[in-house]
Amino acid sequence: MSKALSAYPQPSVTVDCVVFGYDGQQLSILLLNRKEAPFQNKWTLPGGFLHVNEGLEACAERILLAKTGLRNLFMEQLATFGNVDRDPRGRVLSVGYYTLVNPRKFNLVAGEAANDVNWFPLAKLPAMGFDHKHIFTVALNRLRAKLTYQPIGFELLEKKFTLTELQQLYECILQSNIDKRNFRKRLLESGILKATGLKKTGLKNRAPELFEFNETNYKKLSKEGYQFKI
Amino acid sequence: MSKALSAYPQPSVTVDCVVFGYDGQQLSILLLNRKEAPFQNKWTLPGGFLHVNEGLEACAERILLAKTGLRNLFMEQLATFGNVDRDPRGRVLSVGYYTLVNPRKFNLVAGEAANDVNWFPLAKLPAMGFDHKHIFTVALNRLRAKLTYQPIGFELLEKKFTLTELQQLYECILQSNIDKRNFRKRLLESGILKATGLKKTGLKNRAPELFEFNETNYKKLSKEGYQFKI
DNA sequence: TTACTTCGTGTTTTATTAACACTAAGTAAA
DNA sequence: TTTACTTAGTGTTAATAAAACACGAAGTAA
Repeated sequence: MSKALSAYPQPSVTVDCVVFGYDGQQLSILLLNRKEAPFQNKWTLPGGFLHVNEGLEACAERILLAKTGLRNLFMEQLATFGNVDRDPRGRVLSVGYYTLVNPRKFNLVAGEAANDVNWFPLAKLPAMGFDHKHIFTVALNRLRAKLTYQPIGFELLEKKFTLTELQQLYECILQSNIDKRNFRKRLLESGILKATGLKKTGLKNRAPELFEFNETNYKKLSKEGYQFKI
Repeated sequence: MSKALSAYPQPSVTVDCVVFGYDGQQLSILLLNRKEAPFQNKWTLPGGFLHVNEGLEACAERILLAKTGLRNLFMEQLATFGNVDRDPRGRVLSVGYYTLVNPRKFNLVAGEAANDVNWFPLAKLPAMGFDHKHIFTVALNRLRAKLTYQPIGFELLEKKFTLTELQQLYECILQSNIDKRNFRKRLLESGILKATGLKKTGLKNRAPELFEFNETNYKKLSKEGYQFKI
């Protein structure tokens, strides 16, 4: 243990991100088409090597900024994937993160290492390189588990949204039907929504009210241990 | 990205384990006293460098086998800790695991890199080297969160145990009182306990029944999505 | 004016969780 | 051997939370 760190053979470390997006209809993830081997022309999660003087979350932020142009995303560490043979180039660990974004808020950037970048609905995922399918599966399970006791989806919507839009998002992620009256009751009572007094117009029916996420109150309630069961 | 992996400066990777033990009275964790710098003579979590051809979980198992002589422990990945300055020797990531053991089932082994190894009750933890206090805190929160919706504590008890012993364990970990009748009712109805027909004797009062963990049934129910709320 | 579509709202029923106290069995001491 | 002591073991009721359910209101389009 007194030997220099570099005396030991060391694994490489990447950070890979599962970027969930929602367009109002379906849940998608962001994939890049690789320009170079291994897995040339295969789709993979956006990711990259960890710089030696860069924190893990900073690395995830750097990668997402490069691919999506977005900052200050909701982001959470998922797990670290370390099967010995997960990367044909050698020993490479992947620290997985997942994040939620609204695809209409930015333009995609393929970047230099990718032929292409695209959103793929969960029902139409292509084959993926490395163990990225597995990382995706873990991320989806985490997202669903988390959503059932914490409302974390506001990043996927516009700043102002209707309760119906929010409900549809939840139904989409959880793949289940939610009772409208119970849903509205719980959310309005919870105190994590802020009425704007505005209505969404331009629809071919009655104009619904617009709400905002009350982040201040949400954080306060979270600290107090309040449980946001959906 | 076509450069050899070794062309990039690489972080070192360690695996550190939070080993929870329970002696029937209190919850403790296992700490080693370091023989060498950094943090010489300080207490730290058992851990070690990841070998380049070794899986993460295999590494955790190797470390625990060396320190405790135990195999086939309950073990779960916690998170990866990657602050740039968490190790004074350079850039070192730590993949954290936590595990549950019964301290009466084995003898501690200090190993060559440690002056000493010992159990510390949670109420009397010493200062720790690196960011190990933080890793411990994350582990404890995870353990508590997990315990409220899954009974994972059987590894901490003898093979045959009484319901009172199980309840005391839960109260100890969660730091709260549980109603005896509700607790027994839920567990007996759940089907994850197996009556042995035996009684625990040698006590100075009525001999309580001994139960075993029905792992087969537990796994079956888990797969079906059954929720074991305590 | 009428038809159509989605919005917005309360009450009842059911299920789950929490609260609660006494008798039974065994041990130890008088 | 009787009595006191300690923990084991057991059901019912009350309170709370979750689920089920239908219709008038508001706006748009024809």
